[in-house]
Amino acid sequence: MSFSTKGEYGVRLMVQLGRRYGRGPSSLAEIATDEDLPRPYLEQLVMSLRDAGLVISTRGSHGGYELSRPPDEIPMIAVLRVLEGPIAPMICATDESASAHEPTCDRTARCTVNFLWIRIRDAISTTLEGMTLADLVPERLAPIAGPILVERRPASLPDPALA
Amino acid sequence: MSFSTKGEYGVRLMVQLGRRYGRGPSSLAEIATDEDLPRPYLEQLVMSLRDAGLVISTRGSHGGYELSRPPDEIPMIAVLRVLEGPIAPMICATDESASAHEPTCDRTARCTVNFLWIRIRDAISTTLEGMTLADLVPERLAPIAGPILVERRPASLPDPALA
DNA sequence: AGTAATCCCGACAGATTCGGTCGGAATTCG
DNA sequence: CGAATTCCGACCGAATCTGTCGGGATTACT
Repeated sequence: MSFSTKGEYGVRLMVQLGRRYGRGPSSLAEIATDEDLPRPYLEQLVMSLRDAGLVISTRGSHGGYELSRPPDEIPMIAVLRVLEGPIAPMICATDESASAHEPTCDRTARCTVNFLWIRIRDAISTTLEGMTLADLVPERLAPIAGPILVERRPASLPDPALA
Repeated sequence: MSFSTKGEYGVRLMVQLGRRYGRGPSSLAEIATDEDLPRPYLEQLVMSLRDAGLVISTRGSHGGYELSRPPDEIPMIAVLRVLEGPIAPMICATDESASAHEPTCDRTARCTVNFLWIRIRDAISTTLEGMTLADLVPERLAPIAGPILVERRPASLPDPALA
């Protein structure tokens, strides 16, 4: 049971964009360097994030990517659904609209087994729904201009002084 | 994010063994037929379950497999750990003793990202720790001999009358 | 003893996904 | 125009998934 590096890299990408939020578009090359990740691979990931409306792209020179809205309005479940597909520990327990997949469940013991996957799915979904990108962005880089953003540490995040 | 069919098939296998608990060893062929799964593939899975001490094998004619202890003493987290490996949504967030893998976490934003995977891992672990195989065995087949086992429906399981 | 049933076990293999790479076209800024 | 950057499709090696195959070892029954 594990997520792929798509999820890992994609989340790290989003965190970087979160730190840069309010500073206009950032180039992929910049982020790839900061996170030490292969830029061509990030391209694939960021394009799906763009298609999902989580980031906005600006083409041409001085272009790049930026969050489509503030980090605290981006639930992590949305990010991971884009990167990893629907939260579905098993086909018969997807969390997206394609619930019409039920005809596959005609096994004898399937109904109760299904119950297990649904429990797991709900546990993950609930956890993810309670987190936003802001929970993962520890230090916001100062914006170029504009009001100073108050560093609001969510109650769900442990005190950084302990780390 | 998904489990493989190893987990699916293995759990179904365990459920079948749960239904047959108290009736001596059951052959894999029998279970493969009941669940309509490829027997040679089940062999692989059941052997790891045996190595983990969850099932006991009896060789020779009239041999087969049976649970090593009652279904309600088999936590589902143990089953899935055997079948799918440690509950680790990401390398840096495993739930097993190999926590010495931390040196890989030296990235800038990694610490906070790690927090996400740990949250997910804990959500899954907690859910799985609260379930035993008995929660997935709806109808216990009557044992050949011995006292009648009371059908104890755990509070966590929804009323079957609703299904 | 012989035979049938069954587990045991290792090797193989096709399909799919993972984790990228490469090259170039399109767009925009200076 | 030229440099920076996104956009996009094609390709690719390696690993994993999902099995299959063949035979050996062990036991029960007759």
